[in-house]
Amino acid sequence: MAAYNNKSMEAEDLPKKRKHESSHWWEDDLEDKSTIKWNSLEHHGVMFPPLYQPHGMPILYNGEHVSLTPEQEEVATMWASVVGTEWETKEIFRKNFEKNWLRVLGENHTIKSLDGCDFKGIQAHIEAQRELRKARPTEEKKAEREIKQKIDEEMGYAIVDNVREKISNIIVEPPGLFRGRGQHPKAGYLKARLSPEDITINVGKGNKVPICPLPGHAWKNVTHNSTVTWLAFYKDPELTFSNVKYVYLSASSKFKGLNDKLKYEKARRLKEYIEGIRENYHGKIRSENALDRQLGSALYLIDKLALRVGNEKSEDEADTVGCCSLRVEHIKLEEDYHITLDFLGKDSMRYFNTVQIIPEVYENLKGFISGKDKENELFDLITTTSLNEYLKSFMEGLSAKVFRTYNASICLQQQLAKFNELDQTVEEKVKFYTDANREVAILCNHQKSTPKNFDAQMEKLQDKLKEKLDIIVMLEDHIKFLKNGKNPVKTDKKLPTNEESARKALARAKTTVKNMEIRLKMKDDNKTVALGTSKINYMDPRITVAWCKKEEVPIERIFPKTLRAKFIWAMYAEPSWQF
DNA sequence: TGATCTACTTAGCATAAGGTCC
DNA sequence: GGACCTTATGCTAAGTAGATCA
Repeated sequence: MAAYNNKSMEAEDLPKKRKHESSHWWEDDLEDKSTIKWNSLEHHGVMFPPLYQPHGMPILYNGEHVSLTPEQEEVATMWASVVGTEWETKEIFRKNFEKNWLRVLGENHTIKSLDGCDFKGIQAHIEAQRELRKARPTEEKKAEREIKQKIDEEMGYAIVDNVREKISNIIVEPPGLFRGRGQHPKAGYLKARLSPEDITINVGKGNKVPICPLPGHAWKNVTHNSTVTWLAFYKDPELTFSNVKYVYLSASSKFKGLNDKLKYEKARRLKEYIEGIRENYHGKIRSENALDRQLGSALYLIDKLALRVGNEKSEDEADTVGCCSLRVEHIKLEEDYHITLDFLGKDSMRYFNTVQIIPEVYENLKGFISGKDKENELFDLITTTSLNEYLKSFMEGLSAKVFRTYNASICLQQQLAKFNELDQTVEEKVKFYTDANREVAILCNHQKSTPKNFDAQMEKLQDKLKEKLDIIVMLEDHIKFLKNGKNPVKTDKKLPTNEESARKALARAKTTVKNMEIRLKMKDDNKTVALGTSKINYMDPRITVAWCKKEEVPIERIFPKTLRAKFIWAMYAEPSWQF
């Protein structure tokens, strides 16, 4: 029945070095809620990107050569690398960069504005370097890869309670330009070069403190905090608005895997409460109390449309919203109890959806809008905290984001349950899964920009398909000839000389065409939908594993290597497993 | 009670790696 | 073995949510 067995999956997926060391943590009791995350923690700290190597290429200002100090040149090179991209013409990015650039140049510098600067010399240098890199001999590439692997082998692992675990990011972020998304007010600011003095290291009390890799420097701080899972953290000393950056173990580690499993278990627990919760918030929707009506209506939208909760944001961030921070300008009441939501959500991705809602919520929304200006909050009486508090009254640990996990997983399971046709090829089954995955991605509004050359690629595939279809017609004619001794098909292609091989060739061609058509359709359907996000974060992997076992689809067709490692705990799900 | 801090998850894009075709 | 295309991975920004502070 199962397309693969648990034993072989395990051997294949466990990172080599963990084979003897890792415990099957997922078989243990997960309900250990102790705040102590580990007893011993040892690692090699973080690495720093290589120092800047000056290239000496000058820039022009109003047509005149200007030589730069290495520090100035480094910043100029950062800008040269965005010339020609969308960043170059983005107003905020340009303005902020100019401010930072003039600061680096210092007072009384010849250069007074970004507009007069010509970076073509540096651009040409970058391009030449790129070409040179591309043209490296195979040997050199191989040697480089081996060095990288060796460093990774030495530095890229931590020992947590005697288990060797992969670290996700051991090199701290290099200096560069802050690429804030959407209309981020600080996009274009200079990210500083970090030094050990910016880094706080977390290791076990009795464990070795990592050696600082830069001579003459020292870590900012060394702590022994076993209530957290981070190995190090830092904050850009220049970018006051930037977040703290943490160094964590990789997705395949126990820390991450355990949390992931608990997340899905929590979402499964919601199943038992969902009916009561829905009943309750429908009651609130009809309440006399305005605050209750807002609470009920907001939760209705979160549940129905899988919206994010929408925390407050600071002035220093892009103006994006979620459910609780929706403003009057983001919603339009349409005919027949339809509403149109149009707003920028996380990552400034547009949420644009017209949907029919229940009359009670429609009337409520009408009431919330009435008398307000367009920039006023739609749900002005509630906060994300009060909404989450309301949710906690039903179930311990319940918060708004659990609804997204729950609804995504339920959606996948329901879609996959529709699979009932026999004798489908693996290709068709994969397409079926992808279609189910797409339903979830659309629900969660996971988008991606259309890949470059998309149209050209589609055209190419269509040409290939047409070519194959022509071959099918030709083979069919050829088979008739072989059968009846009529005129042979005129072609420069080699055709089989007997009927049996011709029939086989025809069958092969038909399969190829079928697969090509499937791939073409999938490519087009998924043009602007990001399928990965829901696969990685929202859909309980056990639903996928169970379905793959049941329908005999190799798991590698759905989960690539890294996902199989991340979801190792889910690989044991039986074909009959239900979310 | 609201603001801020902390720790973690979720997100899309760029690019490296890998595969395919000629 | 190189060009081209696809897929996987790395990078880092941007969320959520609980804790702590003023």
